[in-house]
Amino acid sequence: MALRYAVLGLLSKAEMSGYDLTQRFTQEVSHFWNAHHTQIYRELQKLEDEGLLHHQVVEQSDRPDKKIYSLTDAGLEALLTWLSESPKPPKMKNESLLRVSLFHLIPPERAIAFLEESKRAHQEIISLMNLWKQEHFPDDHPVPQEIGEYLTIEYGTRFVQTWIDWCEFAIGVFSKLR
Amino acid sequence: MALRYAVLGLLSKAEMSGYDLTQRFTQEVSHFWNAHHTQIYRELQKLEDEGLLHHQVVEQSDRPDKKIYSLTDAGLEALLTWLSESPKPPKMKNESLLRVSLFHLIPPERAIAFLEESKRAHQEIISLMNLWKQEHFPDDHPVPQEIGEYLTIEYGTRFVQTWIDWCEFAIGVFSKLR
DNA sequence: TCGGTCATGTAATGGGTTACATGATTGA
DNA sequence: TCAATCATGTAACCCATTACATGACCGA
Repeated sequence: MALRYAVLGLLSKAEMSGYDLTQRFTQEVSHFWNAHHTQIYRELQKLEDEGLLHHQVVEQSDRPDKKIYSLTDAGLEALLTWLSESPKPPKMKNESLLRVSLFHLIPPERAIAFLEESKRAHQEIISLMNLWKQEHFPDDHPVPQEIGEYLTIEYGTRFVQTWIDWCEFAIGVFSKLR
Repeated sequence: MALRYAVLGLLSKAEMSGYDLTQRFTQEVSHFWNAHHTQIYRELQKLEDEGLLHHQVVEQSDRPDKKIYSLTDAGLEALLTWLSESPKPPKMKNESLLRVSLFHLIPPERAIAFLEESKRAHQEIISLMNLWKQEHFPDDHPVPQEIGEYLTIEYGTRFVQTWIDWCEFAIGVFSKLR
């Protein structure tokens, strides 16, 4: 039930097309949510059927026409109701940790190689996040309307840094075994 | 495709029933994977159809009979093949952060209440994790066969601590707005 | 001419959640 | 007597992924 609120939430900030939403999911909000375009188009239709959204077609000459979606009153109300619920315990699914839990089955060198590669990939991610941070919040201070972006990207960088630090720790542990 | 490897992985450590697996998913491995019992029974059947598992029925007098599953050679091979793959970028789904991204829509007091509640819940989780750590690794040093447990619980506590610290940071940011 | 971007979708399959179902034993 | 634990599952539904499909424009 959460994808619908991700969609309603993005549309509460600005009206946009399914294509635009897909871009957001793969870029700006990728540090806390993700969705495929196929899912998004389906969800938009369902939300419109339920009266939480409506759209208007924008004809374009040089590009394909597009459908711009925006919230209805019922849509905003549904979003606000959901926002007022209590926090739920998070459900973990971390495929890398699942593998690490089985690393007694492979030689230490292979475990270390896996961790080094994961660390490198996360270092690239954190560089991009820091660039984004500096562009959007150069004074490290949000205006009230952007407090959500500010806090979620802050968490994003802390999360990735925690992973990088732990990779180093884990590499150290495997190195002693070799 | 990852649930199957979670199941094969647990069964590589000890043969057990679907019920036992369910217990593991809600307890020992809950900091990196989760699954419902309905899913597990379906998956066990599928894996057995594919020849990666087999089971034997254990009759019990005072309790219901049970099916004890164990890996076949093909099952162990499939697990090892999967373990040798490269790390994939993680896919984030964090419902709490999704809400935080929209907290400009609600009053700061409500945002703070949400964060305080989430922080409290995570403090309880980390206490339990620390107890588990002290029981299993009193000297903070794993034997090679338990290196996976050692590293994943270490990550688990770091992850939860990062969340708690960030909650405090976010509460501070909202407090200045009030 | 070839790949990338813009823009929309359908269909099939697979993974996850919720509701329903059974039935014995054990402890409060 | 009532709830919890042990132990298994089916069915319906919902959510997520992958493959397939179309077609114009733009820059290398």
